[in-house]
Amino acid sequence: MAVRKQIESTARVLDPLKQKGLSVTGSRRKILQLFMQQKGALSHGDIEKKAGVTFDRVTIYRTLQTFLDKGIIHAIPTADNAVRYALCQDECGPGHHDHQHIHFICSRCKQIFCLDHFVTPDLHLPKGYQAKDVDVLVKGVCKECSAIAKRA
Amino acid sequence: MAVRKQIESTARVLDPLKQKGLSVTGSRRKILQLFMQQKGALSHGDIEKKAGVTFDRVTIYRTLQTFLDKGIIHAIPTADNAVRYALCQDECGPGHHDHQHIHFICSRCKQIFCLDHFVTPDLHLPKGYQAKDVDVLVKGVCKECSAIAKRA
DNA sequence: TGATTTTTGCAACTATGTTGCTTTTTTGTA
DNA sequence: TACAAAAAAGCAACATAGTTGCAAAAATCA
Ligand SMILES: [Mn+2]
Ligand SMILES: [Mn+2]
Ligand SMILES: [Zn+2]
Ligand SMILES: [Zn+2]
Repeated sequence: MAVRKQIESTARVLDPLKQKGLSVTGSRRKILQLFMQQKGALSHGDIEKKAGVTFDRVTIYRTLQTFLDKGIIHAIPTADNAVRYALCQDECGPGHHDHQHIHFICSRCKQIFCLDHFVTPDLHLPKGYQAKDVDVLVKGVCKECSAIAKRA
Repeated sequence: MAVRKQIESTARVLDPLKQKGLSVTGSRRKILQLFMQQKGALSHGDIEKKAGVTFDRVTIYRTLQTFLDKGIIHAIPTADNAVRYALCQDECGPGHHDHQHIHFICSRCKQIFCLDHFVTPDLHLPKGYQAKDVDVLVKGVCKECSAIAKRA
């Protein structure tokens, strides 16, 4: 049972790589795993810390770029000069990202979460401006931190 | 007439500084002026280029931080590791920013604009999440670039 | 003007990101 | 399974970005 579970879990990590036509390597497996284990989004720095000294910094940069290109992860804009990345849930593919979910930034724990809540704000742009893509960033207090605050 | 205009323009640059209780210095005047002359938002790097070798890099960092603190400029999140800054139009002050406008990122000219169009997306957050602030980033083609594309 | 406060510039440092090239690993095929 | 071709990783060297402490310079205010 435990073995079967482990096989499944391994497969779950390998699948996205093979599906996207990527060769399976140590760093790709490890980094993908980190994303899968993680509730929040990860910055390059986060990954470097979590992966330990296992991989060269350059490899992490290149892996993230590859994952972005292939539609395995998406970038989340921030105002702190540290772009975060998170797994794509939707049907993203090479050169094609389409997310309609909110990104929530907790001002207490500093984590960033993808919330699967669709939003299509009524955009009344000035004439001439053509919208292609909308990103909604919400800052506030996340579920866990709210609970902690309530208890205190 | 020309002189009067120049005095006015100088005053317009000085006003925000004095109003916020900041001492008036060369770098602050210059950087504030850059923002006022500019349609789009500016990154630290942009300012460094536009200001020439006039100021030390460190001074620019510190000036931007001061302007942020005092509510003279606001930071615009991006996915390219280069936060942009733009003047606050609203009544922002020390430790208090409140913007309700869209930020538009042109994928052609790469400029970022503050659009004075209010947006309050209907946020249906999961239970426990408390929203404090919302940032809407729209990616697309700006007015000028649309016009250029049409002509071609 | 001159003392006091604030800001700037500089140096030294850390962190972040990029590029070219060589070695190692992966993959597909014989 | 062994091998050749292709792809990725590691390394070095570099470029850019951001931080901190401190001394010199400038701004403010009396
Ligand atoms: Mn997301
Ligand atoms: Mn703005
Ligand atoms: Zn939190
Ligand atoms: Zn444009």
